Order: sequence, then C-alpha cells, then structure tokens
Amino acid sequence: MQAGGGCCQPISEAALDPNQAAEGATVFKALSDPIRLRLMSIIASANGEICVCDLTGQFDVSGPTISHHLRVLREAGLVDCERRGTWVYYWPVPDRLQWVSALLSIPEVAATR
Amino acid sequence: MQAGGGCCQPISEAALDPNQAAEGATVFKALSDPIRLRLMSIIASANGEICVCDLTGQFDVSGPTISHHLRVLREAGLVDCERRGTWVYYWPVPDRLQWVSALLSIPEVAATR
DNA sequence: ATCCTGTTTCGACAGACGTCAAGATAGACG
DNA sequence: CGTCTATCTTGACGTCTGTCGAAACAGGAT
Repeated sequence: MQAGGGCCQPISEAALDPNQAAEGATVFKALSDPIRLRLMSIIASANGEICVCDLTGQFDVSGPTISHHLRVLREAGLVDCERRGTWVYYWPVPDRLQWVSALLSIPEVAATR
Repeated sequence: MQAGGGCCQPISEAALDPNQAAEGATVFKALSDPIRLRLMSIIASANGEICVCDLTGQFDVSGPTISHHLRVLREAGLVDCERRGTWVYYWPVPDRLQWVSALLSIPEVAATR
C-alpha cells in the first residue's frame, strides 16, 4: 500500500512536501480524538485482536459513536477488521503505526547536535 | 510520567487511560492539519531555529493563518519561540516529539509476536 | 420464517476548526 | 516623536466533526 510508503525520513531530517504532509495529517487526525486514541491503544495492546463488544463497554458514548470512530481508524489504515459470525474483530496494522512513529522520531545524530 | 514528560509506554504495550489519551490527542490534533504538519517538519528540520518570515512564503495562506497554526503547535508543546528585534524565531521541542514518537513505537518483542 | 443480539449506516444538530480581513502590538530607524 | 515592517490578535463566516436516536443489516437461535 504504501501511501506514504514503507520507510520514510523523519521530519527532523527533511521537511515534508505538501503531499506527504497531507497523508501524514490524515493519520494524525485519526489519532486526534481522545476516544479514538484510546480505542487505538486498546486494540494495539490487545493480544492480536479484540471484539467490538469488548470495546463499547469501556466508553461513555453510544454504540454508533464507537462504530464511527472505528471507521475513522480503519480509513486511516491504522486498524483492520473482519466479521466472524455475530461479532466483529479489530486488530492493529503495525506497519502503519511504525510509519507514523518513524516520522516523528529523532535520529541520534540530530538529537545531539 | 508526566504529561509530556520523559518516557512512556507505547500503546502497543499498554492501553492508555482517559487522561493519557486526552493529553496525547491534543498533540496529535496539533499535527492533524497538513499546513501545521508541514510547518512542524520545516521547523524540525531547520538547523536550530527559523524565522517566521522564512515560513510564510512557503504557504498559500495568509500571515495570520500561519500565525494561528504556529500558536497551536506552541500550545501543544511541540515548538517554542522568541522575539528578537523585528523577527520571531521558532524551534522544535525534541522531548515532546520523541514522546509522541515513543507512544506509537512498536517494541521488537511486540512486533514479532 | 421469525425473533433477538451485535454492529453499522443515516439524518440531524451543536460545537469546534480553518480561513481571511481588519485592527493591534513590538521593535527598528529616522 | 512618527513611520515603517514584521507579527500577532480579534471578529466573522462557512465547513467539518462528534454525538445521538432511529433505522437498516448480518447472522445465530428458536
């Protein structure tokens, strides 16, 4: 998929062009809501995958709202899901997480100069 | 662990509590706009600091809009600034960048399981 | 087939956000 | 002092976003 593709230079090494910035911004936007960030962390720290039914109970908002937030995370490429029988399971997309993390990382050379 | 401070566990290791999620979300929100993310990358990749006058020319929006975006980055703790004579200079706050990056990082143990 | 539970989509509304024009502030230079 | 340039603040406007209730959909159970 690569949208932003595989590896990348951290922003402390090279400025982003408008296209890269737009792509990165959509991912950060997906993480910019407290409920979504918490959803993301619960999914990422789950062992492999987690059922939606185990997510809704942990928040004070309605089911449709959780579903909406999950969709935003999905469209940002941060999670993926599958329906199995009655339940829907979500899991993290490590490549995507790592890509964003790398974007913000500070190489040692830069950190010490 | 302080709000921005120091070290933190990546979300792939432990789910965030609502307070941590709120704090992280504000930083991600600051990075969720293409112009702000590009501003951040220009400032982060500058050698030390950069003058506002060198930023405004690179964008198609008005001066006040750039100023507004810079304020958002500043209030998120991602950059800091100082006026020296006629010009205002901005520089990145590496600790803050590294904190967000660490939040999203995936430890090798987790990446391979 | 009919019901029931879990999940997503739809429609609507309040509040937040990005943008600009116009005015305000800070400092340099006469 | 007054004026000029660079930057920030204010106020207003249209758009986007988070939220909900209601309705639609998927699949298991009866």
